[in-house]
Amino acid sequence: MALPNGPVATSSKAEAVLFELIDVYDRAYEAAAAELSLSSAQACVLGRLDERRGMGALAEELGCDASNITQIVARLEGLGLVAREPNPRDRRARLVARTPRGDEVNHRFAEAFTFARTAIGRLSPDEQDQLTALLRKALG
Amino acid sequence: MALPNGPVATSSKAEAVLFELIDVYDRAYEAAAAELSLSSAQACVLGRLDERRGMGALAEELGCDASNITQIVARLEGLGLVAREPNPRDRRARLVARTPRGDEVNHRFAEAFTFARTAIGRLSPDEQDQLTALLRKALG
DNA sequence: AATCAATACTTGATTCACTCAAGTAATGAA
DNA sequence: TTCATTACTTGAGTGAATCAAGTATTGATT
Repeated sequence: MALPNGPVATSSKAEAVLFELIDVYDRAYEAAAAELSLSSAQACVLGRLDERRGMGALAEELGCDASNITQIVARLEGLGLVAREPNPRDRRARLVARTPRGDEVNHRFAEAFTFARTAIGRLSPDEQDQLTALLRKALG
Repeated sequence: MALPNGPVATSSKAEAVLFELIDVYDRAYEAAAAELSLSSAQACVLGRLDERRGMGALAEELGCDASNITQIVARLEGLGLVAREPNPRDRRARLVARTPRGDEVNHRFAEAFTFARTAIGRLSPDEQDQLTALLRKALG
């Protein structure tokens, strides 16, 4: 489990609750991944392959070095969850796609990671809209 | 930068905004730590030493193995930010405390990590209360 | 057509976080 | 006095992440 990101001195109740939410969310994500013997990073990459795409696109979206993606994808490939195919349009590039097993594992991960769904589900539709509006405003 | 924890398929707007918030929060935390040449884990441990305490207490609070804390504290000690003192009441145990430099770095970290403060600050006091109530309800 | 910088990705080296198993030393209860 | 427990450290191993350097291909320029 990664250590929580915070709290520094929380200066308001809202900040403290926000931190708690994030901590619980992050831990739930990691735990769901661990149920499937995946790391958070692996679950993250697997979840972004609904469509086949290049390594570079993944690195850019995830804001990390390309070599990091190379590594993570290599492990997922070793697990039989993704496949790297040559890109017919550009022989430098490779397209990554989930295998059928990868689809299944990804699906099971989505089922195992219930936290966000459950948390949101505790709110009425009206409350969900309020929360969405507040968070959007907070995000600026 | 750690890869983001999500989104799987986001099944509602609220879930998507929540994920975005968490992603931005986590990245801001890591970036603030990086400004001070700290890792997230180091900033986290440093931030939990407002009072001197034992290694075991830290490990329990942070939900990780004691040996993980040993390592992180050793690095912080190497940086001169914390000190390990013998516990006069129990010679097996050691008490960890921030040094004056550690206090200063921790203070600067709290200043550098503006995200949560800023985000909450975009809301009126009433809205902050609403958000707190909604998040508490969502947390169950 | 030939050249060459830019692009897409990989490889290798290094650091750190994290976990588990095993070890040491001190404590406290029988 | 014995011995399990506690508190922490050490060592080994994995994975994430970054950086620097390398390869192959592409595409623009001459």
